[in-house]
Amino acid sequence: MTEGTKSNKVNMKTLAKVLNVSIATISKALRDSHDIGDETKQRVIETARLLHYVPNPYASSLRKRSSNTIAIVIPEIADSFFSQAINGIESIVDQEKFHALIYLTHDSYEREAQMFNDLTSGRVDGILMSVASNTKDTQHIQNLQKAGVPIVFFDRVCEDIPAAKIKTDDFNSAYIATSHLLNQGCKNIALVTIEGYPSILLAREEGYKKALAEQNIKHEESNIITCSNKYTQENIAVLKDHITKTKPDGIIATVEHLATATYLACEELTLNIPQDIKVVCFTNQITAAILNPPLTTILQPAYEMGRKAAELLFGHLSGRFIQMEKENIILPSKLVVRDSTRISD
Amino acid sequence: MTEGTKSNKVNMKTLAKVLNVSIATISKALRDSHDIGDETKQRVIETARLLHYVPNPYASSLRKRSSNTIAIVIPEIADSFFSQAINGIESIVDQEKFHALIYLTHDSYEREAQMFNDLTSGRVDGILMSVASNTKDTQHIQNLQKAGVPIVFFDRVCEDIPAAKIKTDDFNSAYIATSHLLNQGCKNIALVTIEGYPSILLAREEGYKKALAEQNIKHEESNIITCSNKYTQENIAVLKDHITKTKPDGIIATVEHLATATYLACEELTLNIPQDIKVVCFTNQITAAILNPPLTTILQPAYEMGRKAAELLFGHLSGRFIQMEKENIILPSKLVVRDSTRISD
DNA sequence: TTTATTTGCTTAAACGTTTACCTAAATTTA
DNA sequence: TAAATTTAGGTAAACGTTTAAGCAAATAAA
Repeated sequence: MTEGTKSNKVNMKTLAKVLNVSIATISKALRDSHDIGDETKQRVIETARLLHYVPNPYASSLRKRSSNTIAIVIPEIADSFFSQAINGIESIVDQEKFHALIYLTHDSYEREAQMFNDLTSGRVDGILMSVASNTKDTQHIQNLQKAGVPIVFFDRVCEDIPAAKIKTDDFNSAYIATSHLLNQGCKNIALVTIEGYPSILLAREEGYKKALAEQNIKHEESNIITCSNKYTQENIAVLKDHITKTKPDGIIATVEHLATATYLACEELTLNIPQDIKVVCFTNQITAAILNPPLTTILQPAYEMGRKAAELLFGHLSGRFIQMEKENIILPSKLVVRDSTRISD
Repeated sequence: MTEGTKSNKVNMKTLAKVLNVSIATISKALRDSHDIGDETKQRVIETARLLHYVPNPYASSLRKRSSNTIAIVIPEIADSFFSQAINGIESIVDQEKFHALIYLTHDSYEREAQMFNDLTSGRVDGILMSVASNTKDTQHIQNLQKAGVPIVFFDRVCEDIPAAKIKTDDFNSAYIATSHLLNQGCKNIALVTIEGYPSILLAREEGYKKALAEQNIKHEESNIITCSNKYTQENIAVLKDHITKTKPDGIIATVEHLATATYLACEELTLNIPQDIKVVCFTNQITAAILNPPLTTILQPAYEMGRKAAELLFGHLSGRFIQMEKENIILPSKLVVRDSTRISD
């Protein structure tokens, strides 16, 4: 609607008429082609500036069969990790003068598959993604790859797909977190994870088990608490129930949105952190330091992961990194110790 | 690069050839035109499905002169308010089968103006935006409006531009927050704001002043603390300096990212919240309830604001809401009282 | 029955770029 | 000086849709 004054749009035709040259000359001059003389180039550029010419991206994309646009496909956005990762991605997208379409799967395979179907249109030149936690069938992703759209996974990667991957050392950081709890005196550590079990959570679980095994603590399957991947009150109930039954003295929350649930569950059970129970969480929440008590976290290099993923993608788009599937980059997370795992005196 | 197997792309031409009809028939059948018989329509739809036909958005956008894409222009993304607002926007964008391009101004006027220049290309059919805090000259926005691109402001609106606006009741909620602090016994309340002074912060300041005036407390200009709009350590120093000098017994932080700085400043000065100083912050941080102490907040209806803004925009795009500039919607924020403003016994 | 209308489809132009190919003049090379 | 090459542009097709205009056959109205 309101088409209004769209008629006076200045395009290459306008410029060509004004300068009395062909449209081809305009196009070539603006792309700095060797076909065009310096003087003509200057006149074209100057006139374009004067008339506020802005190229039509859709005509350009149609003709060039490339869009200068990428897709960011992530489970959710109200999550510090993904927000920070987007910042990293955006820093490169901006630099490359590309554009970024945002797609939220809400951690649903169905939505993810549907989005990928849309993306077979050639809408984007590449994709940066973190897969939904319940994505088992990866046909939609492979189809797009076959169609020639490069995909870079970050954080929640698909291990079985040959593509560039940016991960953090999930196994190792869970191992470190668990060892830390053990060293702080915990004997009975629960691992809070979410349904759907993406591969990174499996890695975290393995790291947790390794640390237990090393200190000769038998792993009980009942110590794995499975919550919903949604931010919901129900998780608090699940946690309270589990904590009441298995009485852990340490908890590792493997995903960000379970930090609040864990704290609230402990509070409602009048358990004191860290005296009664010690807590560490995989989170990039900026408020971790001012929580009650300050939360020991596994801090992931979210910004850097986003940046690196984008760098790889653009490297590939510009001809470097021919063998994308060989790129498997692991950026280290770090344990930031705070009061929630302090030994009480 | 890697053009690869893009050759076997199926387009309308392919379908036309397979079905032995014209391209126009394909196009019209897929758009459910009355021109085409039911039987033919079914055959077209069936074949399109079978051959996995996906329309080329760029050809379509070029021809239709509309893109089914909107732009979300916001200062930053690692901010709970904007993250939640994007969720709200996305819920509508998804429903309307549109696409959303994300643009982060990093709260810089220069970047914002540059982005708007790009958007004069017709890349998007509409814009949802929160202006950068240092945007004084709004020529770039007006230019785009003149070019026929509808803009809906949310949260950080441009008061002087005739456009749809979704706000929260900044004046009133600051008034309520201030009154709350006064009722809790504060006598000397500082207002923490940021440089650049967007209009919503002015409104918050006015609400603050009104509450003071009502209780006959003289407003001191020195009680306004101006921080940077960046997330930086420096803000903590500024706060500490100010708190040391003016010794406030209450603080209102007007923007989300100052909550952490405020808490840390108090901690470093070994001031007890709420005993020595009470704190309330405009924030949607989900962790507010588990901070030390739990933070009293002005909770903004971020998701709803995003949703409403998108609804208005799509209403306009589909012909409703002809007079967008008349739309000025105010959604209420609410004061969520927690321990950071509790009267100590 | 004749005329008007509807139905179902086709033709072809248009959207605004980009680019392969052509051409004429200017310059260089032999 | 003649031939080859370079320079500086122009012509026109192509990208994949959408849609105005047209048209023949079928149906309805007179």
